[in-house]
Amino acid sequence: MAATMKDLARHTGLGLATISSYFNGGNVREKNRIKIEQAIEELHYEVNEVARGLKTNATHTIGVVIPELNNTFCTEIITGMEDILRSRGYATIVCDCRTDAALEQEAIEFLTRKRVDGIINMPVDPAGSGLREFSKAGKPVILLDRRIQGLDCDCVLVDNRRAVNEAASLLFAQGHRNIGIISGPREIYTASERLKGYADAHKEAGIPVQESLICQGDYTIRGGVSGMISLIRRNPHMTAVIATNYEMTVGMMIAVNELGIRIPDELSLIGFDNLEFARACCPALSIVSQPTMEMAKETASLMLARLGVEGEASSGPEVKYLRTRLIGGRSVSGPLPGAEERKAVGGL
Amino acid sequence: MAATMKDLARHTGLGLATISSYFNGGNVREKNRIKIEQAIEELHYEVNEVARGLKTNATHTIGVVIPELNNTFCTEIITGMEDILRSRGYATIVCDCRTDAALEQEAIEFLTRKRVDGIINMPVDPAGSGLREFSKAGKPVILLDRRIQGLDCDCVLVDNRRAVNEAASLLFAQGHRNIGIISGPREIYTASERLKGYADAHKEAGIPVQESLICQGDYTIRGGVSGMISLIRRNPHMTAVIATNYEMTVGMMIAVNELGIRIPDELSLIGFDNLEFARACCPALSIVSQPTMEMAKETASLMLARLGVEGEASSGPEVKYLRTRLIGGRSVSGPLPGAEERKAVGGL
DNA sequence: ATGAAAGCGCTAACAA
DNA sequence: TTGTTAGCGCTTTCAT
Repeated sequence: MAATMKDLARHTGLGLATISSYFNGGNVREKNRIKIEQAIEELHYEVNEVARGLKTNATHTIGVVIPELNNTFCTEIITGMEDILRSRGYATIVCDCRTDAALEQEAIEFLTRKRVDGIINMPVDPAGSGLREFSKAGKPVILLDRRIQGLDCDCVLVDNRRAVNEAASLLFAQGHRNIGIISGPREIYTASERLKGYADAHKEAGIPVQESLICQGDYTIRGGVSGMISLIRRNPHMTAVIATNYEMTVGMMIAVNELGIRIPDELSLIGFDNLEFARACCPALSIVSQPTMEMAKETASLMLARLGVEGEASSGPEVKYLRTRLIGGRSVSGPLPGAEERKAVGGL
Repeated sequence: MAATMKDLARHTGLGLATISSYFNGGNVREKNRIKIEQAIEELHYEVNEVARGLKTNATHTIGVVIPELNNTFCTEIITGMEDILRSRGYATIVCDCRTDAALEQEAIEFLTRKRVDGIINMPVDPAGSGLREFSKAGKPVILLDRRIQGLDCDCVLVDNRRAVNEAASLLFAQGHRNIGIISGPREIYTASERLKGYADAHKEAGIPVQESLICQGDYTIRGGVSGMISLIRRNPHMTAVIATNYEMTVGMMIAVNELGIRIPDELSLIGFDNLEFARACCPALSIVSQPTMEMAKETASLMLARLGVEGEASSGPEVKYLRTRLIGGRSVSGPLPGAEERKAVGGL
């Protein structure tokens, strides 16, 4: 068995409280400090955070619930958060709920039993049922990337609507008139925002949205592949496509590769996330890049503030809105002569 | 404050032990069971795993220490492990040590204080100093992907040596004679194994290894880019390159893209990991694919066996060796003139 | 089947 | 500054 404070006390001849106060920054006589440190060394003592947590009702552990761990957007953010939180003494328990609302609910209950001090959630369930109980217990909840109607808590969001508006507007400016979009599941907040941005750009350009150019994807690679193929089949005059998350961007690239479509001559493309992937595409892909590191920082800071560790927690819920960047590659064709004369896309 | 068992006891008029036994599968009279379940509902009771952990000296938490969370190879494995472990009631605390041995040591101490029931580690420090203490306390340690000299514990490895041997042999068979390799840090187990495989293939083919064709990379994208560029500069006669992990594969693709090198006409390529990325490359990249899902399963199973949860734990340390697959794309040129010559000679 | 009570390792109030 | 002591919420004998 591991050594306990009692062992340290016995070993040094000191009282329990003295040992405890040593660990909690209290004043300890110099020679006792040395004795304690010697005992720690000899007995290989390590504080038992479980016992401490029971007593103090704080576990120094944050639960993170996300739809999919195997997703660069998520892992980039988690990497950043974990880094900051751990440097402040907080562990993170990451639960990947496989984009399943029931598993998400289960994960939240699981974290509740583990008495985590706070939860950071990129929610799958748009109702956020599980979080309400947790939040009611007075523990902080931070929503990441996606909002939940009627749940008043801190939020770190990206201006997705503007992001896709910018992407589509760029394409319009280059003379494209028939722009396809591989959209995400309608019930997911970011997906609906991104689709709104697509509509906004059309409105601003005075061009009507064509239903056939909108493909409802599912945020997976496979969905990106099949979405791209069906878009191409349905729209011979389509000259450009926007994919609205990283996985579907990969899928889109797989599809054009396997169909042998030349980019940007036959089709212009704009993807999402993962700058490195974009650079590795040939030709380099133009993408909407989300500020994952800032998201990580903002989220961790909000959490630390709510925990009273550092920074000021505002009284009401805070919503942070971050901006994306449009990063140019070589996947968008230069100014086109005119939209009407576009020839049908080859390969089919 | 959250409800406790005491609250349940008071609320039902039962004793504490009865409540406890209800939760631990003991026999409880039917009508009392109903009363308890009602009380749980009304008071929103959730077991306090912290208290339970203090008493039982088991936290149902597994620590996972990896070099980099933002790395698909790692996240694919973690996703799989977390899935299995959580379904058995185990949480995982993931610590990303940023490929830094000191941070890794810190992470292990951190997990020790948190009294995790076991540690799964893809080690950065080839000495594994931190793990020895933990292991000595009788708690299970499982090494993932990389071995540590003189640390007797379960291990889940991939036959990296054979993997790169196969890749290089394929290139030799296609007639390539000057094959470059972007290798990893020498002190990392997998990197040195992969380089050995490269040497093995040369030996088998009866071709001497040329030092200038070996580029010492660092397992990062950036390192892959610069490694590729320097390989090309130094070796005008080089006709093929193998990149030995996913990040450097991405870097390699970025480099050939930006240098405008035509694949496979000017250069044949073989990458590592991430089948989806390989398909999205143009032309599709041939790759060595590691069995991440099986690694996850084997690792989780070993851990569960050691914890006595399911399966049999063998008395001594177990080492699982898994095989890679070589997945063909279009990035390797067909038989070169030299290949036919070789075939004639070799009788193939 | 159920209840009473001890104690897991720690913190914190109080006393010395 | 240091020691004594009472819990934190749970499990687990040991009675009943």
